[in-house]
Amino acid sequence: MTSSKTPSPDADGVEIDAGLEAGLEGGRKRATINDIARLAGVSKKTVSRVINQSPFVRDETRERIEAVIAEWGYAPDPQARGLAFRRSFLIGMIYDNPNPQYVVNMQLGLLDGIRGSGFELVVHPCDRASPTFLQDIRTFVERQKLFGVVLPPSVSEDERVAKLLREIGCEYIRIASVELDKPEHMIVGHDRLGSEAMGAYLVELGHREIGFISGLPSFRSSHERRGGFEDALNKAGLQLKPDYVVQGAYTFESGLACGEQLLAKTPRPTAIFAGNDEMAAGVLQAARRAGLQVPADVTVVGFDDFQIAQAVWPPLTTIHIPTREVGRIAAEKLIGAEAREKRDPNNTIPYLVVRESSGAPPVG
Amino acid sequence: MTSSKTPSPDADGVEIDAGLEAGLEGGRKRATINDIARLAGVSKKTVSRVINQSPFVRDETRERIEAVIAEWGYAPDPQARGLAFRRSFLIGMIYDNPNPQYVVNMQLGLLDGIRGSGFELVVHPCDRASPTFLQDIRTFVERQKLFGVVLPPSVSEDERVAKLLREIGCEYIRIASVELDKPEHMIVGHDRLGSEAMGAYLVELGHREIGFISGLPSFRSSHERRGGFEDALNKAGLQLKPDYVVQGAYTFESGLACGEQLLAKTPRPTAIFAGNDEMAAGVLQAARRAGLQVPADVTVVGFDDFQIAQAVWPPLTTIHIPTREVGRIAAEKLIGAEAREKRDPNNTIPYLVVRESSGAPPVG
DNA sequence: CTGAAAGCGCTTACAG
DNA sequence: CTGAAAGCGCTTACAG
Repeated sequence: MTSSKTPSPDADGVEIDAGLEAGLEGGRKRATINDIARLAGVSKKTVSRVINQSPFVRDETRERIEAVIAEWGYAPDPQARGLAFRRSFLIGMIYDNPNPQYVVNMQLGLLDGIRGSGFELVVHPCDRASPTFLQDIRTFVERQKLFGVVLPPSVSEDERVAKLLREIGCEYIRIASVELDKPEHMIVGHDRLGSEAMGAYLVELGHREIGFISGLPSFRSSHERRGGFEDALNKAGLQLKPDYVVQGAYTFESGLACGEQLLAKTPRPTAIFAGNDEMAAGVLQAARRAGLQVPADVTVVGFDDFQIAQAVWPPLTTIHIPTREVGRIAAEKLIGAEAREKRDPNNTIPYLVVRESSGAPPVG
Repeated sequence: MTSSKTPSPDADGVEIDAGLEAGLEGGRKRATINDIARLAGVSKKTVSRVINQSPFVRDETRERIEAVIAEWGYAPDPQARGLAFRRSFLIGMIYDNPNPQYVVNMQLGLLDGIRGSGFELVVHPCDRASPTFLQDIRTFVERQKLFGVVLPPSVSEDERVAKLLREIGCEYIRIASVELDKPEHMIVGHDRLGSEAMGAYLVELGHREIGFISGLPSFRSSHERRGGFEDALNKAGLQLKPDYVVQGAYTFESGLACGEQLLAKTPRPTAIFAGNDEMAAGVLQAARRAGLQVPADVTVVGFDDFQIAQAVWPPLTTIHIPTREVGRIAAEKLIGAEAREKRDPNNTIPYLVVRESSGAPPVG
């Protein structure tokens, strides 16, 4: 079975050089480091130095070699290089985030960050509840000799994973709402600031009785989003009323249930801030079932600014998270390309997007 | 820069064997084919035969080697194997599907299919409109020496890609709604059958004036879904009225616009079949704006059964596509593991899911 | 600043 | 059925 998938043998290696030029013209064979060395009149070690940007090459030699490399469109074989380096040119994305939009955006961002670098992205969903959770990650990383991995939430928040990665000597970047690790291992999302901006916006609109639906407690972002909201209230001289905070699960269904619960309270909140868009969409539904108009009777806002925020009616006022941007920055940091371009350091910070689901509280 | 990422040199290779046992006990070094060969008292070539399931090994020898492999938890280094094979153990997913839910489900399916096989999944989004589209794919496949690639729609429908892959000798599986290629290169989704089931369902409910919103014409599925609907009408002795077919773009916005267009017709359709859930959600919004109740005044149905189908109100009657299952089958076929288990050959066929957005046409 | 030798962990081609 | 030699395309360690 496997042998049927095995490529048939090439021509005898002894004759490879003789056939190279014709072969390349025909688009058949790719040049190797040996070809480049011979063509440039140097040893392969020197070519290797150029590839790896060693400073110990005379400028003139370097230029000559670079010219040959460009002429032949040579690129080193990542497999051979990896074997010699004892480390592959693969970076892993290990994730358990339940939101497809988040996952896809994050992948696009990581790909943005490694574009043109010769690295590739290998995806690895995981399940923290699985009995083989840590062993699976270990096997994945060790077997592929991954260059490094990126961990988005919530697996990024698992200290066991960070510890394992440190033990086996695998580079890693954790993406989380707070600084959980040394700066070189972190990209911080600052969910708290986003949430504070939303709180301030609602207060400014005139809302005082505001319901809050928190996310899954196993996600650090749940606490940060709630904390930021509380910060905003406090800055305005207001208090967060525990009675108006209910526990959701980041799902549409939980938003619906929590929304019904909050809308039944007396006095009824004039605004509901859900910890993500999915739950806010559920609240919209709860409001509709209760015969309430949004935003005339009640303001409903979310967090994330994923596709659903614009698909529901009315479109949701929410906090935009620059997921793709965060991914790009994480990948660049991982492969050490962060200084390739100067970037605005603030571009990982979430910001408010006002749409039609929010307004002033009803009068009287 | 690169050199700072380079692992520091190991101990002298000459002494590797001497330190192996102690090293493994401490969890430091992984066994290599040389270790297994020595431990089993055979040559590494024979170990290689066992790894590659060659029939030319005496049973007793094989068992002895397998025991040593199991004892030491040995797994061949994919990088070294790939270098020798001139082919990696990576499979690529090359995609341009705009739906995150589809992409994630497909990835999960592909991962299901390669689990335990030693293969890994490398993701590669692409843009058919890019001037470097084909060149990018070629570079990706050749540089990584991919074992093979899976192509979901709509890039699966691009003959240039299939041709390129054939030319460079890369295995591929195309996932599409119809048989576009030789059976060994195809997984067929049968969108037409799903659509026909929906058409039959609507007719049975008593609908006669049914509006249809087609998807992007660049997606083959758009035509299949429309064709299946027409098939159903014809089987019931009805005709598809061109006037009731409008062109959408698989997005929420296009569903909203097309929905408004259809609902303004006289007589007003009693049901609207949108080519995907996203557009159906847009139709729901159009109905709301027009002051119509769903399903009392108009039935609205979709296709795909992605998350949004259950997030809107009322939840959508739709056609469920087994995306993950299709992905698993595609991956197994690619790596030649399709016979690992007997599967129901029908499990790639879409089926009807009835929810609250459909009902009989209004009386009178 | 540059190179010849040995090695990374596997497989192919060739013998026996 | 089994093995010794050479090779995949790179890099490291050591000289010079």
